[in-house]
Amino acid sequence: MGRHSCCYKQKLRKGLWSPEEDEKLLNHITNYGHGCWSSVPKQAGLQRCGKSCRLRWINYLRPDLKRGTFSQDEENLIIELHSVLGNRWSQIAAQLPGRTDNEIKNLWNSCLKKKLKQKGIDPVTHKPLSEVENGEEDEEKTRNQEKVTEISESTSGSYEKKQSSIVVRAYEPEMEVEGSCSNSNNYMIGNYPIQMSFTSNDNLPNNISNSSTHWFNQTGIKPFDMNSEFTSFLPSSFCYKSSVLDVPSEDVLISSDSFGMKNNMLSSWGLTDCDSSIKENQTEEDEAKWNEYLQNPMIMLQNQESEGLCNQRKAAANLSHVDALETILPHSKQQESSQSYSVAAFGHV
DNA sequence: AAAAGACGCAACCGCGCGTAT
DNA sequence: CATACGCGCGGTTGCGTCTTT
Repeated sequence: MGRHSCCYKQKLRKGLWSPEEDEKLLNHITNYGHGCWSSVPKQAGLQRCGKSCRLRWINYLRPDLKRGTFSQDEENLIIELHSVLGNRWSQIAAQLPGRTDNEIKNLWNSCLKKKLKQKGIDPVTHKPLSEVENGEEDEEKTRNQEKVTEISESTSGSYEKKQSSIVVRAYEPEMEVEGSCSNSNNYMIGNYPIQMSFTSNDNLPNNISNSSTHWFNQTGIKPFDMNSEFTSFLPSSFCYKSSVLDVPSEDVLISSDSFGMKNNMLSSWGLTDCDSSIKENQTEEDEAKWNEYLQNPMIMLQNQESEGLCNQRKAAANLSHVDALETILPHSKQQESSQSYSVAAFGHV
């Protein structure tokens, strides 16, 4: 269509923002809100294009921005989310309150990529570099990237290509669910697949699908210690794909302590048939790490939620897994969106 | 101390999508 | 239905600062 850039329309300032410009923009948005961005510069008395104003506000002037260096927890979360979402910086930023997509993108390109490479992890595939260093490297990266896209956008929890299989058992006070869990792609952290499709052998009640995708990781136990021996991992978090819930992800990322899952089904995914030593080798240190992780403010999104929704969640937290999901589902049904979303829940055995 | 290179960050650019006309 | 426009996103660039030689 050949649309011309807004900056070409007239002679507009470009480059770094002066303190005076910042003040004008801040005052204007504080008093009147931004409304239509294209009209902001005129109303605020700025020789800038609306796009430039928007960017300045989002990345620098917004009052809720967190300043300063990223914490280790934040870096770990970014790596984890990148392994699932790829370069979807805005989606990653949505899980890190006070951080912008630009900031995260810069951190990734300038710092995290290198750190992963130093640990022998390919920053694109999140697999050990040794596995990617062959003639099919590029092809494999493309394949994996496509697969992530497919998984992120799919509305189904089952996938054709299954690499390996283990049995996963979930417990809940009134219910025991057992089924098979298959690695549905090539993504691994350490020696463990982080994305798996789960098929239950049992009939699950109501709206809960027998087949869904769960994204496991080892954050709760070993926060991305790529070089560590794989001895004490338990699947500590997962995402229900849209076959279970259709809710915007930013709405439903719930930490286990706010959701009250410690002793119910969501928190009780355990491995059988995979490596029984995993459970045995879990240490007090792991427990401490887990508790530390629960304190991670990055996943405590309830502070940003509306009071009503927050209370709804808190009410759900007192229910069992199934009841809690049912409590949230009516809310999700209100979201008339064709997109699929995922809900993350963090639990621990 | 000066020059060169590396690094980090802010901002720009182009594109795609959704919506209004 | 086609077109124009605004917005948001991801990739890229440019510049100031820091580190190394």
